[in-house]
Amino acid sequence: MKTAKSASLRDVAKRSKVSVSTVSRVINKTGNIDPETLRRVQKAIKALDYKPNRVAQRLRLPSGQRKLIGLLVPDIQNPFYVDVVKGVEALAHEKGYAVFMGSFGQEEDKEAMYLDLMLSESVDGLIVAPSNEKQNKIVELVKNEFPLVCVDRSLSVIDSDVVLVNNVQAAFDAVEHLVQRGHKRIAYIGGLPTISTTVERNEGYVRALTKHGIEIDKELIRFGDSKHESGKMLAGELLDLPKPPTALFTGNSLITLGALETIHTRRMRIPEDIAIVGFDDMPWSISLNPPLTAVSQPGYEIGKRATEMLLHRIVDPQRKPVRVSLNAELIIRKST
Amino acid sequence: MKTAKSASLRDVAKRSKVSVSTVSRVINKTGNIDPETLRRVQKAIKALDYKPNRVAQRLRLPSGQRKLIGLLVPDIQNPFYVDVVKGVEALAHEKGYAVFMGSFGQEEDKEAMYLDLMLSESVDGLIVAPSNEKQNKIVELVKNEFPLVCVDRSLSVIDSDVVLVNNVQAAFDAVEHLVQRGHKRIAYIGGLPTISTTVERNEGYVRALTKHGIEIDKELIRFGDSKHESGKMLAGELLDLPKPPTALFTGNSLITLGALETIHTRRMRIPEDIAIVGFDDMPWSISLNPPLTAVSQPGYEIGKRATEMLLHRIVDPQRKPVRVSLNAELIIRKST
DNA sequence: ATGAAAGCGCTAACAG
DNA sequence: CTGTTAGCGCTTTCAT
Repeated sequence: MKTAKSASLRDVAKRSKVSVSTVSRVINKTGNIDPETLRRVQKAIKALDYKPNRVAQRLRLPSGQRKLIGLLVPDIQNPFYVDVVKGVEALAHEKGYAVFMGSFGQEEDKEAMYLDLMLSESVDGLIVAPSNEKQNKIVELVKNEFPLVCVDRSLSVIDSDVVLVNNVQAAFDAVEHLVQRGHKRIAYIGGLPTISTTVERNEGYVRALTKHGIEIDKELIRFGDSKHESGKMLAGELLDLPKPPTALFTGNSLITLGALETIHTRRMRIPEDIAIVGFDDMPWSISLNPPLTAVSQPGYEIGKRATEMLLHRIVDPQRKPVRVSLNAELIIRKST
Repeated sequence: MKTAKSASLRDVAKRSKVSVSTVSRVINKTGNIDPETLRRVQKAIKALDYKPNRVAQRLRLPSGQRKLIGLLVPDIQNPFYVDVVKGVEALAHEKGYAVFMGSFGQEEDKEAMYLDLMLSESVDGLIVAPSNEKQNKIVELVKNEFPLVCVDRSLSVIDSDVVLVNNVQAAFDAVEHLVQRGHKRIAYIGGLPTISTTVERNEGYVRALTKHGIEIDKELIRFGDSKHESGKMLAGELLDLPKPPTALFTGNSLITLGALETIHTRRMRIPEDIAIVGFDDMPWSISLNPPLTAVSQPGYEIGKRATEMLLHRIVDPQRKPVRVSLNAELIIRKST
């Protein structure tokens, strides 16, 4: 049995003795059709198991009606982003959109590559967590009124739709909680310093310390690349300091895990020897040793809201940019 | 500034005063072109920032040359599959293929929906972790010699390319390790009973107990839906038994996490009160309370091999099906 | 209510 | 070495 090509509009038309336009009309429920014709066509569609070819459809349709959106996330390894992805897919599918996803692993060229790929796939719009202000492509797109909404991170050089979390406040809460536990030497392990979230969380960290009259020690602020390895390494550096910190504030869940790994390797006790509060709560936070105090972000909700906004913008590309800020919440467990 | 449509072949042709075919030739490096013409065309391409439209390309090109593959995984929430995804993407991109991914969350209709979507997107081939033998679509595809390789799970009704792990042996090792630690009442919490991995791991469990003369107690074997919630619930049921197990063998990382959650909620000690070994090792296994003994699967490698096989099959759709079995390894830590 | 035909952007004969 | 043209499968005027 050879690979049978799937039926086309023409096949259906032929079989039901009508023109392709008529078949197209019944598929898309556009225009009136004679009940008898309708029946015949539907029968043929069923008989041939006809499915519209989305590639041809997309080539023909104007932008905004192609029912495809692109989703670009920094790292699918990071569970926060998989929550976002799930939120996006949920709403997109509900509205009849397919989602083309790409994960660029914080690499700029891969991000650019995916951007080109999706544009070249004629998506109706894009949801992106931009890695870098230098990523001019994204800025260019929003300048040109291409439907695009940012998630998790915002653009600084231009206004765009964006949905994110109150990072400064959440970081502030986390760090203040640490000082209330009596800590004075608190370290911050951030992700890539070019990313807005890294900066904002740093800001919250600084404000909390400042409010409580604790001097900022630059030694205690470290940036990496938002991944497991860098969390592991940076935690090691910090712990090796002549005057090591007594508490850690980690910038995302991968970093937290890395830090935890070095802490456990050194057989230090949490929170007696070193306390830790992480950004991003995870399904396994509660099963960690000890259960982790963490900032919980509503990833799924973020994905849904972003999709909602994107669909609005696709309909009306000129509307004023909207900024949505959701709340992140500190969940206190046993690691502090 | 209005959304400028991106340049087409014709635009480039016009600007460089040649025909579209010539431009196409320089893009695809097919056929000879005069050096002078070449220069002009390349200049125009750069000037217009021309990027081929993949949609049009795909519509035109025959199957097997469209440089797009589909990837269908059960649950992107499960880190094992994100490793697989990364493996697939790595090799695919290296070979110039784009990947269209879908996660169907173990729901059959969503799986079918994605399958249709990808076919309708004219992919050159498919990598799938089939959820269900009843999923006739997949069987039909391989019957029709559509390039398709299974990962993680295999089809029983028909031979196909597949790359998976020696589940029976790995489960056997895990359970035998438990009996060597002195356990007699060992429970197995599996995922969806329709999935081949669930069955095979069950098989390994039974063999290990049998070898050591331990009677199989049906009470101690439970199936769920492969997700966090069901692991949590099933562990609870098991622990509520009049004669509860002293050790748990959990079928995937989500189930493990769920089980861990109920164990911790009940303030039981691991491994004193209850031992646990999980299928799938995770980045955070080492940071759990206590560090988890687990079976480690080479997800990334699985993804790479699957892609490799798919590309072969795309070239030669009739070649004999290949079955690759990789090794999973038991990593002994402190939870047993 | 239906059909004929143009065209989305591209590739590959075919002809020169 | 280069141009002309057909056609991938579909939607949408424009006729009728």
